[in-house]
Amino acid sequence: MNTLEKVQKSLTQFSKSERKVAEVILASPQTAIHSSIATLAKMADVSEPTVNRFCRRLDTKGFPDFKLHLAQSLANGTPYVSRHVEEDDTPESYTTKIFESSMASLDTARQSLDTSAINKAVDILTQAKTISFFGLGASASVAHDAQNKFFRFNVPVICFDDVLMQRMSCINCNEGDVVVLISHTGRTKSLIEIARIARENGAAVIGITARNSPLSYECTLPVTMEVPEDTDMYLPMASRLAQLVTIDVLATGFTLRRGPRFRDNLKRVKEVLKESRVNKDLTI
Amino acid sequence: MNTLEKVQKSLTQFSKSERKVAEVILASPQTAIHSSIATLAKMADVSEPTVNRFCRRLDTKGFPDFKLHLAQSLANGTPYVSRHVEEDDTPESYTTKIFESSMASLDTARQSLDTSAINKAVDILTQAKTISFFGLGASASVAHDAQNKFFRFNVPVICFDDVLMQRMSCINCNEGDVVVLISHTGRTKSLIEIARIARENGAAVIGITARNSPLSYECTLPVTMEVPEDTDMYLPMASRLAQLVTIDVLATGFTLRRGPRFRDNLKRVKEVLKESRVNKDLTI
DNA sequence: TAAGTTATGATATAAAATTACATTACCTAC
DNA sequence: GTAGGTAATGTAATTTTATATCATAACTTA
Repeated sequence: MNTLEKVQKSLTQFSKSERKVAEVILASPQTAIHSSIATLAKMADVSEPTVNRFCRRLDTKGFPDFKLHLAQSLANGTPYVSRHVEEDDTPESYTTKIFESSMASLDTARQSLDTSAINKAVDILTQAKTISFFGLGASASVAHDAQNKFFRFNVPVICFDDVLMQRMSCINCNEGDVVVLISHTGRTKSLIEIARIARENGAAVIGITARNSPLSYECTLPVTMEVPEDTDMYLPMASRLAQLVTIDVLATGFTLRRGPRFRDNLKRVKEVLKESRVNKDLTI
Repeated sequence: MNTLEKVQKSLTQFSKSERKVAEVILASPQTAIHSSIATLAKMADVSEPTVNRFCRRLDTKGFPDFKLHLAQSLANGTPYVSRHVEEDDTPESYTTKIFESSMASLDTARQSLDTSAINKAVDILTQAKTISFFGLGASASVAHDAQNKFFRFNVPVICFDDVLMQRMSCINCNEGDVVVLISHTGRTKSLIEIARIARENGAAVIGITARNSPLSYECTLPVTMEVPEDTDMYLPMASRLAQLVTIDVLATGFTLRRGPRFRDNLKRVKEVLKESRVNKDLTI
């Protein structure tokens, strides 16, 4: 846990003087990390050893070590003590909280992502005759995004967000086709069925989903990750971000595998898109 | 800039002994932040004042201050010196780089986001008779995602990724309708036109786009942000993440404005979705 | 190679943090 | 209500750490 959150959370467990220290730190953490123990002690109106004891109570080796930990928890901008959106949050605060929790989720996702699976997935994708991206609900947008990316690679790409179209497409799969299934839970019935159908027809099935989920067992290659649940608002938020970045990683792996000449091609695609834009100098 | 990157980048500008210090730090930054100046000097086989001079050369006040900065740059996990994907990156390294640069972009985006615009946008959205989300290319997926979210709010939502359908929809706009246009560059001709059409028909037009872009000038309310260019791979990556999180923020603001009873409703929507899933206990 | 410049290190000093111990405040049992 | 104990806090001494000063060494350039 974030050190600043820890200070906040332990507030009740501190002694009177230690609480004074905690309050001074919470009031202005940025000042705290740039102060000496003497300065901080004076600010909290306690003695220096008290500050030191306070630091040790938070499982640090001493004051300098505590400052280091605190500095790290402040690294990503505003020090919101909690990232959970509350009823009375201001626009300012819920905006920050959502951005911060999104970043934190990406960090968690990355740590749980198995890069050897990524590598294998890139292998499979580079050899694909066609690539299909299927997802439902929030994951449908992710599939849509993947289509947009891989389409630029000049590979035949399929993307449906309709259950029946997905199924029909999988029934017509052949050896050499690759199906990428996207599902946060890995429990969506129709996707699990589709995975089996595609596999039975000789297609390689990559699943961007949860570890040990039913879907992951039905895939040729599960690319699994752990993403904190989106509990706050009952809306899928963090999960699809992690999926999108995973798509980015696969796309990047793909282009790296294809070499530099291939990337010039991508550059050209981007150049062409510019024609649909108004000129930079033109302000309408 | 990240302090560790700075150390790497300044490597050529250091003197011989200072470079020794830099190398020791780059080799194991985690060790560095937990060492005293004496330990580090010994590791680099230089004198203590040299280490101190090294720190000052990097615009810090001294060794402790330098450690603080370094600690912050290590806060988010793996200390990749550069976040730019290179030809010979391993899957491990490009995965980390992409995740890290995604997180960094979100941070930049948040800092440039004007929360008062967010608040006004929420105002407008809560009063909308219908909400339309339009984007093209990569932004189409974002619009798609927004549709998925706002649909759960039981508000009439429209989403098209077809230029003509978008245009027709805007021609039929009325007072009380809200059109949300999503474009990273804010220079996509057809969206700029649509903005004007919708506005002329009395709709409120919210633009999730770049500050001072042609599109931003055509909107009733521009919600602008600054996102680092996606230069590495010629693929849109960071931009759409920032857009998605902005949608999350708007959706959250929306639900907060509607109060707690409304959120119970969202919970019910989520419950119903569970029926399309296989049971948790079932392992297929 | 001599003069000047810059880089580096040894030593001294100052600052900071920690330890050990003393004192105070607080609680409980009688 | 007070004696005895315990936990909290502070004072002062000690140790550790960082910085400033100055001397020396290495390197440049004429």
